[in-house]
Amino acid sequence: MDTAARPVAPYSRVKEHLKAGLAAGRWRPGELMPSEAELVAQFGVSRMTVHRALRELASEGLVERVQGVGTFAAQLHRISSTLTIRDLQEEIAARGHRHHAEVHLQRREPAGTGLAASLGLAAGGAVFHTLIVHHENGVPLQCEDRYVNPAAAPDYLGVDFSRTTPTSYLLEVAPLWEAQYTIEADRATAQEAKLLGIGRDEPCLVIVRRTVSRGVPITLARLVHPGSRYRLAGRFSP
Amino acid sequence: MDTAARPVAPYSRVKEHLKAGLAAGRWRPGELMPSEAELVAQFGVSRMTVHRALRELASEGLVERVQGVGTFAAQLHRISSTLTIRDLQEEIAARGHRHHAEVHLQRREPAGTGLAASLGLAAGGAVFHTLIVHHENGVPLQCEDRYVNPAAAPDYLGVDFSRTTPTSYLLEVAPLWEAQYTIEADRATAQEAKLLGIGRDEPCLVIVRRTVSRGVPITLARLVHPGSRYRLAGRFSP
DNA sequence: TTACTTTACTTGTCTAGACAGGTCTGTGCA
DNA sequence: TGCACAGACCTGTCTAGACAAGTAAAGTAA
Repeated sequence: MDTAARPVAPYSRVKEHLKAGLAAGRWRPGELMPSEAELVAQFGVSRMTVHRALRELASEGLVERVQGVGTFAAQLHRISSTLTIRDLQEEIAARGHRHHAEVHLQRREPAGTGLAASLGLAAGGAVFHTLIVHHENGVPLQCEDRYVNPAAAPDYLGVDFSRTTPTSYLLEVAPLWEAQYTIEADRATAQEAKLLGIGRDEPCLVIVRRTVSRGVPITLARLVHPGSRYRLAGRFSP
Repeated sequence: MDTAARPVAPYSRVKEHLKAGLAAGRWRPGELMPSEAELVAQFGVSRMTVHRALRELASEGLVERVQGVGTFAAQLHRISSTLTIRDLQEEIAARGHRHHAEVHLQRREPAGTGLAASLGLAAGGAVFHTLIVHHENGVPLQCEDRYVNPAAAPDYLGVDFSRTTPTSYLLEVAPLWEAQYTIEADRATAQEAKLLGIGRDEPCLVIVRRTVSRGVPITLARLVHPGSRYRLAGRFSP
C-alpha cells in the first residue's frame, strides 16, 4: 500500500504554512507578511529554504515581493486558471472514444491581404488551407478551418490528416509556440453548420488561435464546436 | 532612459539557453537533455544555479525530470495557457469604461436538492440568491445568477451590489479558492435574454463556476454573456 | 540462467555564508 | 527647515559542499 506519509520537505512546510495563513485571512491583501529572517527564526531552517518557499508563492501569484521592502499578501482580484486546450484527438482518446477526421479541403490558395498580413506573408503570396471535421464516435465535434504559413511547414499539403492532426504535426515542425487565442460564442457559417450537422441557429463555441514560433507566424485556426456537444472545463487551486 | 541592459542572472542564462534549444528542436520530445553536472561544466556555475533553471523549466512544463534518471524534453501535446477571468468590474474599469450593476434579486431561498448537494447544505436548507446584470457604458454585458452558501458569507444579503461585485465581496470573506469552471456556448433562458436585451436565439458564452474555500463550498455562479459583446482572450508563451 | 549486490549516475534538498542592490528612516549638517 | 548621508533592513542571487533517494547497469554468486 505504501501509504506511509513521505516526510515533507522543509521548504514545503514553510510554503504550506504561509498558504494556510493566506487562506485563513491572516494577512489582508497588500498587508506585510513575515520577512525571510523572521521565518528563518521561526522554522529553524536556512534562508535559502525560506526563500524558495516565498519565491514559489510569488510565482504562483499568492504573494508579491518587493526588493528592499518586503513580502506582501497578493491582491487576489483575479481568478486565474490554467486553461488547457489539448489536441482534440488526444482528448477524445483519453475518454476512450473513437476519433476520426474528414478532410474536406487541403490545398494551396492565394492569400487575401488580411490573411497575408496576419501570417507575415507578402501580399498575394500563397497559403496552405485545410478544412477538417473531427468526429467523436461518429459525431461531428469540431470544424477546423486552418491557414498555414508555407515557409513554416513546407510539407503540410503532403500530410495525411485522417491519421494525424494538424496540431500535432505543426508541433513537430515548430516545437515551441507563442499563441494568442480568443474564445467566443457565435453562430456557425452555413458551410460549417452543414459539415457539423447542426442548425444555423445553434450556438457554437468558437476558438480562434494564431500561433507564432521564433517570431515567424505559423498558423491561424478557427475551431468551431457545437455548443451542445462541447465545453471547456478547468479548475483553479492556488 | 535607463535602457542599459541589466546584467542577466546566471540561472536565467542557463534557462534561456535550454529554452532556445527546445524552441529550435535540438531535443525531440522525450529525448534526454543534458544533466545538471554537464550544464555545471558547460556554464561554469554551481549546481544549485543549474538546478534552479531546470526546476523552473519543469514547473513551466517544458521539461520533465525523473529522479535517478535525468531530464527530458517535454511532450508538448497540450497547449496550455493561463486563462484569467478577472472581476468584470475591474475589466471594464481597465478599459476606461463605465460599469454599473442592476440588482434584480437578492434574497434567501430554500435550496433544491441538487443545489443543496452542490453547496454542501442539508436538504431543504436556505441559500442566498442574487441575480445581477452588469453593464459596460450602459450596455448589458453579463447576467450573473449566483447562489451563495450562507455559512460562508452570512452578511451577503446586506451588501450593496450596485457598489461592489459579489466576486470581490466573496474574495474578502474567503481569500483563497479552489474553483471549477466550464465554458460553453448556449442560448440564454427567456429571463436572461430579456435582462440582457437580446434575442432568444443569440449565442451566449456561459461560464459556470463553483468555488470551494477550505473545503467549504462557497458559491455557484452562472455567468451569461451575449456572444456578440463578449469574448475571452488569452495568450500562451512558454 | 537467475537472483542478488554493488557501483555509478541522476535528481531533490538543505546549509552557512557571502555579496549585490533596493528601500526606508533617522541623524547631523548647512 | 531642508538636504545629504549612513545605517538598518529587505529581497535577489550565487557558491561549495553535503546527504538523501531513485534508477540502471555491471558484476557476482547460487
